[in-house]
Amino acid sequence: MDPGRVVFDSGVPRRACGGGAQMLLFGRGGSANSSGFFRGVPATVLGMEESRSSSAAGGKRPFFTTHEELLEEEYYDEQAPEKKRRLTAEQVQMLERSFEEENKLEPERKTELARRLGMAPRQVAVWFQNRRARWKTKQLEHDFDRLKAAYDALAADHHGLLSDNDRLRAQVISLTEKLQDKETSPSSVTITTAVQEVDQPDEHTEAASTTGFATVNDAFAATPPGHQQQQPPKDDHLSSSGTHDGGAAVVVFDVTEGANDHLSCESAYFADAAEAYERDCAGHYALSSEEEDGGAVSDEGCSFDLPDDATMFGAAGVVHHHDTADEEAQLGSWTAWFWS
DNA sequence: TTGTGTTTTATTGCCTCC
DNA sequence: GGAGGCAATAAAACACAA
Repeated sequence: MDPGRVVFDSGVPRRACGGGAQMLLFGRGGSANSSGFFRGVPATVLGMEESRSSSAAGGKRPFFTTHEELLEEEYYDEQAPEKKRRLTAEQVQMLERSFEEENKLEPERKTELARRLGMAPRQVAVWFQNRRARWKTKQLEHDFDRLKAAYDALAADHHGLLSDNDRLRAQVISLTEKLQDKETSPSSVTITTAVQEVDQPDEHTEAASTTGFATVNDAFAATPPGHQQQQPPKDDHLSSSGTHDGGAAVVVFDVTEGANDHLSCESAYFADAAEAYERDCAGHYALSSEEEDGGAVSDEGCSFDLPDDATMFGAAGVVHHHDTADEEAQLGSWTAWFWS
């Protein structure tokens, strides 16, 4: 129990009445006498006007009143238990202004504020203590709101990425199925495809993230079992492709038969994270034949520009066969996935 | 008027710093 | 060991709906 604190049977702390004047009892060794705030309070104490008027009206009373009123309240001391009184609006206003300047209270500032407001220094300190607690609570609420907004945005973004991933997976599956259908149909040309799982980038594709088109090699290296392994693009294909920005992907077809035939890549199908669209790549492809070597293999290339913002994309094309009579037939399709 | 929830003022106990 | 800060809490004051 603090010295100077009087607790009646009810356990409610009461005002100590020694001296007759209003006396509040403070803990931590600070008796009302030692604080001395209610003796010699300046006539300019804030809230006096309100105190008088409200007291006269029998309404709210501010905590501090004039010395005379304090003396008058001897009557209350004998008749009524202590009432906790609120600070006046002016006192709170000045305390708020002081808090805005600095939320910690040096002893000199505390004394000066107490003098100007007609409050006990201890009371000023308590007010600052409580004010800091309220500020901290508000700050926590603000931080919570901010973090929650950030979390919600991230969650929405994550959901969008999952949707994109699902969509791209479906495209891979669809294109793969189309490819397999084509492969099972009779053809004089075998189109080897390269398909990589979208959600399982291997170390090659990871390493390719900075170079972009090295993934073409990886894509072809990932030729499914049972397919003829394709040769990676020629060096100059890769080197001329350069970096992703403004570059072009190169897809090389492996033609096992019909070397005399002309092949054309009718279109390339792009699907990056944001959109899927077709792009005509006619005019970009370059055909070459190694028929003279007597071999049945020739490297055929089809190049196409990449979307500037593509980070992962798929490309698919249809290969046409042109015979000498200019009869055209669709021979197959190809797909490839790249990361850049 | 009354019940109830919120805010404000003040106390208590513990901790840290000098 | 004293001063001061903080968290937890008490209790009065206040706001407001029924």
